[in-house]
Amino acid sequence: MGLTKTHMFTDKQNELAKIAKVLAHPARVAILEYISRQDACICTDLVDIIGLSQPTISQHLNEIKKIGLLKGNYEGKNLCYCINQERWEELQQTFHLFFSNINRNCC
Amino acid sequence: MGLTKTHMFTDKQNELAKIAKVLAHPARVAILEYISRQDACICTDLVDIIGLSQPTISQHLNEIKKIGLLKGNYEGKNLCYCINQERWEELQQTFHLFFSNINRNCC
DNA sequence: ACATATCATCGTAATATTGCAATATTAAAA
DNA sequence: TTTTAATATTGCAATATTACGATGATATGT
Repeated sequence: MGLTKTHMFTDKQNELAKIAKVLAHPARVAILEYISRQDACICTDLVDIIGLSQPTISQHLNEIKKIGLLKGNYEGKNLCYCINQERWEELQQTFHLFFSNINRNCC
Repeated sequence: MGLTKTHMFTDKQNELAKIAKVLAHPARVAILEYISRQDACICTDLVDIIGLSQPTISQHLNEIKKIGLLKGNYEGKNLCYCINQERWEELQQTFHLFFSNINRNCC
């Protein structure tokens, strides 16, 4: 087994889970925090800032890119990444909605 | 390897990642949605509602319990679960803060 | 006491994730 | 063109996650 049965759930449930999975690693949280607080695109080595190896950082960036949170392209030799703000706000709204729907419970 | 290097990150980053990891599976999202929308404690078999086996549901519930989102105890033979509302609002705030900190970027 | 229902735990198989060394690619600089 | 710097890809080892059958524990009902 070890295979998530996505077909058993709604698109929204799978979508939220997919986004959460990207946030489910402290390195990716750290990367997002760092990039989102910059005034400009980052064209620097996250490697030094985060402290993981270059291939590892590259892979984490790729995971973040997959859910559309990063915008950017090559600016000469270096990469130029920044947050895709529209997508960022979309995800913010997704989590907001998830957490908003709660009834008064007992216990 | 395969071992997350938690010591390299801040407590807040690790905490957010830990919470996100719980939300990173559609079954757990579905379970939380279901429980949070009930008027009362659930004393029923999530097994039928979600559609996974009883041991699997039990494990997922346990993951959710670990981050304090569930409150409940045995009520006779059956379990009585509901959302821990204080914790729920705490996590809501955690995500809200994470998504609120963003600067205007370029690109 | 015994059967039944409900939930937890154990063991195990399949798959996914994490991290890095080695290597490849890409584009500027010399 | 060759070198250099930055990022991506590949391959692999270690670990984690997902799922379920079998079994165990506990409480209710007969």
